[in-house]
Amino acid sequence: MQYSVGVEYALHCLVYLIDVPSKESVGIKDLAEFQGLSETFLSKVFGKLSKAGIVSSVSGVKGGYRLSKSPEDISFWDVIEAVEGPKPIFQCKNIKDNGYLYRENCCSAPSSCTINLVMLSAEEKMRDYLRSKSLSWLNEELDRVLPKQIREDTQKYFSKSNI
Amino acid sequence: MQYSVGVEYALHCLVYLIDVPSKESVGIKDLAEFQGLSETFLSKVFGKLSKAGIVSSVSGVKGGYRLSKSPEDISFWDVIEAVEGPKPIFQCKNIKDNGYLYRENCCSAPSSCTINLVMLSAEEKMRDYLRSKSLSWLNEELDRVLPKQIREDTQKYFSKSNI
DNA sequence: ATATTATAGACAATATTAATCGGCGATTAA
DNA sequence: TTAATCGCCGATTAATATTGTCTATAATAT
Repeated sequence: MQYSVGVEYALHCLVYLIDVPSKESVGIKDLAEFQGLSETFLSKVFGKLSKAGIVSSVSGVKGGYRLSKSPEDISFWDVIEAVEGPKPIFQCKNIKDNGYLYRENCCSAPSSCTINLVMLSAEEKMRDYLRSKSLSWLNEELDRVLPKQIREDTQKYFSKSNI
Repeated sequence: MQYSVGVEYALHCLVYLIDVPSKESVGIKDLAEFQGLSETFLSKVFGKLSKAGIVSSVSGVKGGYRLSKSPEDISFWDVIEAVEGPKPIFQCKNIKDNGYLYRENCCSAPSSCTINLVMLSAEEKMRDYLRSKSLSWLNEELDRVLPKQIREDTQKYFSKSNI
């Protein structure tokens, strides 16, 4: 049980979009090449991000993607939900309602599954944390953690195409 | 991205083992039949629970499974980890280290991925909650939530084979 | 002994994930 | 206005994971 790599791709790519001037954009090709990822697959991921309103696209020559709102307002959870969809982690097929006893007297009111409620609450704890971390927070963290040189070179890489 | 149904099967089945006297056991066949589940698949799930020390098995005629420790000491997370394995739900392939800049000058120290650290912390929030809910808590909750009649009938169902 | 049960592993069907391919329309630059 | 570049979308494939089944084996109560 794991999130798809799409989530990982998305988060890493979005980092590179944070400091891109709002008039510019970065193409899928650049993002894929820079990180050694599949271009076509990455474009699918960005389709989802676009649909979720996290990025906006610029089509045509010199087109690409840019953030469609402030990095302050984009949380880890926003990104994950955009890529993975809203489905809960725990699947509840209401097993108890298929149970022998219920099959016999089928008129009992279908109560909500206690086990599922626990799982939903647990997942909510995780989401709350992910909602509390934004892209701008991540950007600052990376400034703190990564060598200055690398950060600058990276920014340069993605702006060079739009000199 | 979802936990396998095995997790759901396990949790629901374990509920039925809570009140089983420590000298008795419940067979896979009964558990599967009662809930309308695949018997062979359920036996795989119980293999994992057994390996994880959550249940212990009694083989041979009139054999089956019973809890191998107090329901107080079995948490939701214990069960999930037993069935799903210990792998984190976010896959980190250290994309950043495959990046263009790193490919060029490969001698930079491989730092840990900040994105991954966030994901691990988030997951930990979920686990903490799941660790705080035990089978005995669940049992009390079910007593509170489900009709008394259903609970009694259920207990009767699983004890009848060992009169 | 025999029937019943867990255990283990090989196998198979299905679903999901990851990725590719090809065609479309939009945009820009020449 | 034409050619090249790009995002967009749908179909297709390949690889992997999930959800089972089937068989053989070992343990055990009757």
